[in-house]
Amino acid sequence: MRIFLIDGQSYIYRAFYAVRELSTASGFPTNAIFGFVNMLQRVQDTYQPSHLAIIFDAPGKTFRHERYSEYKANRQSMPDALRQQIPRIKEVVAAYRIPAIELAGYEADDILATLAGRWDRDGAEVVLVSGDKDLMQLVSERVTMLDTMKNKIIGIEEVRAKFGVEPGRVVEVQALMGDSTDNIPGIPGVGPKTAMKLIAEWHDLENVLRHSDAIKGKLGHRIRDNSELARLSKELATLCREVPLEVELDSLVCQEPDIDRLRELFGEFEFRRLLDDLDAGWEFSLDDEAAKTGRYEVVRTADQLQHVLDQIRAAKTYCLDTETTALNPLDAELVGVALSVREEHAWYVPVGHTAAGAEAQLPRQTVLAALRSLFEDASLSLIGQNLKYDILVLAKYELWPGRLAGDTMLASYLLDPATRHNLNDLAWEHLHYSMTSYEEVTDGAKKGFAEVAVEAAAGYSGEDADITLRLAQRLFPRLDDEDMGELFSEVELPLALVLARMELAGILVDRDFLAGLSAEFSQHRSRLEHDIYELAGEEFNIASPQQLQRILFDKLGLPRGKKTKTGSSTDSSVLEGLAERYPLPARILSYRGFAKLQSTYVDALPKLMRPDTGRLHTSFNQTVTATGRLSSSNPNLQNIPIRSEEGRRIRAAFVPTPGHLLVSADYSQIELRLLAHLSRDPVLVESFRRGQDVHARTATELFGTETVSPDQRRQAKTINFGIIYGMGAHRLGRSLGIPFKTAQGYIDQYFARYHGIKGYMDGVLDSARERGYVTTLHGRRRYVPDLRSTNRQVVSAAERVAINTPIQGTAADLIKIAMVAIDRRLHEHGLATRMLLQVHDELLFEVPEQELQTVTRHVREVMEGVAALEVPLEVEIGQGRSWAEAH
DNA sequence: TCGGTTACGTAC
DNA sequence: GACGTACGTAACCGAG
Repeated sequence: MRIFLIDGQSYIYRAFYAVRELSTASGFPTNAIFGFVNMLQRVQDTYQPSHLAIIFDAPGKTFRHERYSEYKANRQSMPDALRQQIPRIKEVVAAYRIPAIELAGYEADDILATLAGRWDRDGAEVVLVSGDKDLMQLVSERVTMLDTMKNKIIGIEEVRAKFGVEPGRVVEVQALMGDSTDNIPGIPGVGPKTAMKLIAEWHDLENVLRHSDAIKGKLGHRIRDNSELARLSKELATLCREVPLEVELDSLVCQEPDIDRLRELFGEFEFRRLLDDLDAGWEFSLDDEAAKTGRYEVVRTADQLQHVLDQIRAAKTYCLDTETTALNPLDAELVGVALSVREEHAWYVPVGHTAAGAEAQLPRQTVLAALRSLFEDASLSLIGQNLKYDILVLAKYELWPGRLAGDTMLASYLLDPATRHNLNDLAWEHLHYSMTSYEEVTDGAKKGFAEVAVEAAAGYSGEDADITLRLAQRLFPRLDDEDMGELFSEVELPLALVLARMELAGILVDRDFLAGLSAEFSQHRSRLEHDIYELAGEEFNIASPQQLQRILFDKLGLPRGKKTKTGSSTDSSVLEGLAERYPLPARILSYRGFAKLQSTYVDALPKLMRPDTGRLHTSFNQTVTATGRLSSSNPNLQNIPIRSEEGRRIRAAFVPTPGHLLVSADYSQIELRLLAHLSRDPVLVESFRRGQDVHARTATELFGTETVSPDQRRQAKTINFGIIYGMGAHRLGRSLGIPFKTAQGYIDQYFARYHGIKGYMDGVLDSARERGYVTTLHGRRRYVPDLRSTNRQVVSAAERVAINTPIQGTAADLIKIAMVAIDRRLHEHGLATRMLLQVHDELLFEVPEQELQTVTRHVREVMEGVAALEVPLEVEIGQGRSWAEAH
């Protein structure tokens, strides 16, 4: 018998904060209710408990408050939006016919402690459903905790990992360390680390206090001074196990819920999906969550492996998933491979396990050879989830896949870029299937995957391959239905391979050069630091906006600028304004500049270099941005400085392999050209066709003058870019330093002269409102639900998104197409040139010196010819001994 | 201690 | 609040 006791109090809060804002049409908040119901469903579906109760706090003070008036005094009062939902949550609980237990004067925790202790002694298994670490003291052989939000089960081992002692002595540790969330004081200056060490050494609080003379220094002093505080803390932290409460176990037996009442409540809360589930009879049945019916076989012999190969060759399309030792594919060693060709079935081939069942693994070479035979067979094609990862892992063993059939992560991204694309979410979203978590298999991620028993690994990995295959069968057809089949097969999918190659190549960085830069920047900083402290009249942390505010506005009385959520802003626009009249802000700006460059680039980049090759390997993320752009991380090589003089010097550290040059090719004005194409605006189109200086032309149109001053051109340029982002007059005025009225005049004049643009934008907005999404030239979609918001501000923001996305997204489409084509051409011509980086409108190549001419020609040809538009595409190409030179 | 949030700043 | 898309760092902070 397993008794589930849900810590209702903790879930009310967690549900409230975990679920985004949600309310009924009439404005009643429902997010906590929704989160609570979902938790309840999850517990019911996953564990089908026979006995269940929910415990709540009773309103009012408890015995702890009487003992210590400061108890929980630091807590903010409950937000109104949450308070309103609590009675409704209790109504839902009643409708589920789950007993709700509370008792005046006691917290939910004490009731949980009492009941858990009682039934534990009776020999029952008790599961405390809660994320509250204060309950960890209750864990025992038969009492465990379940954190549904993290999908984590906490037993004695987990408690020991967290507190360093078995559950029975958790309160001894808490007595010393205190708990800021409950305002339990503990001993000042003693944190968890010290507390654990003391209890490990002295066993319990009283013994620590008895031997405090033996504890040296400040720590001993503090303990002696605060012994009563520690005793009080222990008392507060100790849960009361003798709450005077009679609960018959029989009353906890699960009953059928009151479906009619639930339907009423869900209807009132406008929980449409939950209503559907009710009507479909999903309540309390495993149907809500797809049953785990997959069968996964371990492949241990050559004969079995041969059978797998035969089956794959017969099926033509197969799904693959690799298991490895590391998250970063460049560090990862292969541990096993799962393969699947039909739903609910997969094979798992272990190769690098060290745990139980590892005795009978096929030799790695045999398995790799088998994979190679699949990859080299042109009649077979591959399906996966995030194939770039598997490709990078296998590249280490000199395996490179032949044909790709599809990638479920990319498919999901194209279908709706705003959703999450990891396998767990996709499985739940599209199959109602709850994936086995990585933590479950690896013992809370404590084990590496190689240490997982082979049978367990097969279950986990086979599930990945099986579910990926099931998802593929559901998602891929939808791409064709929504006119993104070509974008998927001809652009995103082949691009994944190109990106894998780029990541594998990495870029060479001159470590010594960066070290020199670091030393130089340090000098600048310390000189500025000195000046700043002098001008401020004291030393403080310049990097802390909080402290800086205090100095600038409180102490020195400088005029405040715009506000942030928490106070006055100290960002560069504010400081620039102040710098005209005061000496300190300019120094701070300068200091910040150096600090930024040093911490984010100069000192950070070398840490990520491969020590053996001196190269830096970024990750290009293909499913992150809402518009279709790539992003880059670990490190981000798409935001290496170029605009400022000092910043640009960082680019000089990016160098070619000896005998090579770096070649940079970037699209000139691509977004404005696309605006011209998409809008067919006659003036803008003509301007580009004639090869005019478009910003100068815009100035002419706006200011009505034939000759254009540099300042007029600058203003026109700002407006041109602003238009693409949907900038308003206020912001334009601010960035040009002109009055709002004048700025509004410019914008009006702009749309009068470029009437095609106005018409285009109105058209985009109309269709977006009607269809609910906008598209790029190549059919990429982005849904813009906020256009239908009732909040004007939200709608305006959505309109800017709707305007900008087709332009930014089409630019992303074009350079992606070019990348695939260039990669193909380099291979066709047997060139040794490697593509290294993409920075939205720029491609960076490492080119053997003798290939310079050829490659420049090919790159230009492909990039400029990537699409036939109303206006020409122009590409600027440079080369040099560093990225700075190549630009 | 650790992970999430905020402020800031870099790129296109 | 008021200009779109990202990512990283330091400081700060705590019902997760």
